[in-house]
Amino acid sequence: MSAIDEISRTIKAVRRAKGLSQLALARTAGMPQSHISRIENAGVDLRVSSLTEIARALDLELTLVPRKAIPAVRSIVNSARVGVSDLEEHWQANRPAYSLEDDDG
Amino acid sequence: MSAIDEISRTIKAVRRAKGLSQLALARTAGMPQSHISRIENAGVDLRVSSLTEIARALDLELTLVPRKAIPAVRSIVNSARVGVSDLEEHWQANRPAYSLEDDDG
DNA sequence: ATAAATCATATGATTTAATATATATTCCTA
DNA sequence: TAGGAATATATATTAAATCATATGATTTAT
Repeated sequence: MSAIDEISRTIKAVRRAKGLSQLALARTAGMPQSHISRIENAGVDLRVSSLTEIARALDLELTLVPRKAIPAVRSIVNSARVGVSDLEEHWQANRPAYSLEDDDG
Repeated sequence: MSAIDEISRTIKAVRRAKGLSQLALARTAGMPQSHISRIENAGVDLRVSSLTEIARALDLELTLVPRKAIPAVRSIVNSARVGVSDLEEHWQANRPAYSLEDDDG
């Protein structure tokens, strides 16, 4: 699975877990709903500014982490109870980390 | 400072700290040197795939972290001794996290 | 000292793909 | 089955990414 696939799946899963429509997410991220749709489904290689805005709208932060710190970071993110059922598998697995959300914003 | 500025500064600083030329980084990231130049200097809003490749080439990983986990993540990244003088300030400061590198790859 | 050669970074021109706009389709539900 | 909410798609526009080449700095030879 590509990094972009991973990101698009994360976006979709977190958005749904938060009960947001594409339109609602798009509005707070400042972009058209059509763009969210394509990002979630069409394998779009989105720009960093778009990802940043979407992440913020989902209470996530985009970060660059040294590779050797990844395991520790993953354990933190995992232990912060997730509650986004569909996504937990992503974290239980062993690939480069893409995180998700907790419910109380 | 914008997220993109932050990222471009991080890329430049980590690349230099590792003693890599733009060309060397570009080769391992699989893109032309001209692109690295523009990213570092021209405020390019690069695509996620580009950022992912550059990050990998610098032994970093792009991650999405829940906002509430950010302080813990930052402390991990900070305690993993950095050694990239120019960048430490980014982490000592309190803004959305962009991390860097340790020397032993 | 200086010119050639080499390494490093920047810039012009073009191509390609993300993003915006507008509209259509699908999916509920009353 | 009509109406609306949610998601998808067609087309246009803008900007990233590439290719080619130039400019700048540093080293080496003569």
